[in-house]
Amino acid sequence: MLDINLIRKDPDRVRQALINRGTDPGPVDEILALDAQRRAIIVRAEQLRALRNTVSKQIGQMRDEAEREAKKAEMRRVGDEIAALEDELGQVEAKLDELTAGLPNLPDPRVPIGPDETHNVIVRVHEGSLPKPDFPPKPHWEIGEALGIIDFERGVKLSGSRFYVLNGWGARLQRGLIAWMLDLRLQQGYEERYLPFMVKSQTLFAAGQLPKFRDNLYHDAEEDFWMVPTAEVPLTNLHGGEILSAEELPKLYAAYTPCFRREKMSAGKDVRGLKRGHQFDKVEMYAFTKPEESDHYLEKMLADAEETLKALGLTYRVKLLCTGDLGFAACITYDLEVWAPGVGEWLEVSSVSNTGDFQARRANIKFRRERGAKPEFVHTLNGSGLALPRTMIAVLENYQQPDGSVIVPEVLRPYVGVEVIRSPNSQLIPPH
RNA sequence: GGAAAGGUGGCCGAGUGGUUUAAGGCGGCGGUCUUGAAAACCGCUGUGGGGCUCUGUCCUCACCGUGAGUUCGAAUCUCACCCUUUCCGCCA
Repeated sequence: MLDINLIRKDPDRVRQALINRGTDPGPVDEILALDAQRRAIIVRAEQLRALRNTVSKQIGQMRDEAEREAKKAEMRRVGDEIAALEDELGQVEAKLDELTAGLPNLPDPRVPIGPDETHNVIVRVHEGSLPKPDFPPKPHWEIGEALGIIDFERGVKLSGSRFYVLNGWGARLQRGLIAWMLDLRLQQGYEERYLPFMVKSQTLFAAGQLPKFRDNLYHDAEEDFWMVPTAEVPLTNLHGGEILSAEELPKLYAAYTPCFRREKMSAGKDVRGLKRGHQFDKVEMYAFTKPEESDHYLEKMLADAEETLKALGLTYRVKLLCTGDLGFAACITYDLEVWAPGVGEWLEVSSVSNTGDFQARRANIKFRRERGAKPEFVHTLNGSGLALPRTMIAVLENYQQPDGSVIVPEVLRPYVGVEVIRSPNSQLIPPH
């Protein structure tokens, strides 16, 4: 949510930001008109309320019956007028809120201006430490099916397209990755949280998913429950409605959750393999910071995500998203893409964003610099660390051997319990 | 799912229609006293919106779980919903 004061004071800046994002700046004028209308109504209603308050007090002390009844009648009319104004105010505010809530965050000045992903800027490419394969690499679905660790057919049988079952070491590899990533986050200073995977509407609104992205979410038809599309949603609301003290900032969190997405926008895209499912696992990073420190933590979070890929020896690149590709709540976003030689693609495994005070406004998260100081909105940041299926793809495709087996990355061996995956269930001995 | 009790400021807790501008206490902050501290005493104490002779120890409105309603006037009365606790049932 943008600050209404900012829209009032500098509408041109907001209009330009919307144009840069490739969205219609039209609502800005409508918002300004409604805002003026809103304040005019408030002034009138408040005057009437003040009048009623004082007269009502007098009525309580009046002796003269006739005079009392006359005042009551008068206040009844004032009350009707107030009710009419409140009604009008309600309509104006509803429309105003709807329009304001629909405005995306303002891009940071560092964000390159461009209409779509072709204008994203590659910040750097990191060469992984793995030796280059001297044989034609296979895509992960071939590797996984040949090893018997990914079962696409049974996934479809259970739930339809975009679902799969992981068998034996395949499941263990993913579980090992999750546990290892969480431990890595702990070392990097994040506190772990286990969160609800279903949340109510307000929680999604605060994170910026509702009302705009309703179509991409799963929800319960009878109750106000929505499946989380990312841990960012519950993490944003952990401190919703709270006023934090300056000393407890920054607050850094890491959480593992599954994520549920309809993928309507991507219908027909990436239907093969693990790349894009309706359900996927993710370890997420989240930060609540003072405004002046959010930039620093954006870089930290990016470095922490990169550390994951470095430790796995993988090749990746860092992209700075342009205005046209920027998410709704973000003012700046880095994407991390890992190289997967089997599919021959750079896969987005992480997205690290600073949302400034955009989510903090929606979720009403503030902090006090010192005792007695006026509460200010915090800044919030989120970053994947990392998305599991695509990390799995990268591991399978980068660690595949000519004989079809897959070497388990060294850092994961204590978590997975095996050095080489040759079949779903070989050497099924629990690690110690 | 059934029954009962309850939800008031940072916390505890009073308040069943009008000097309540939410009593009192605890905590916190400031001060007096003291060599210093404690105690005692005095003062202060939330959030949001709006206005202005526009940044002020200023004025005003709203906020007692949420939302509607009754009334000149609602923390207080009515209705619906949410949540908490306890008991019963069910269950990993």
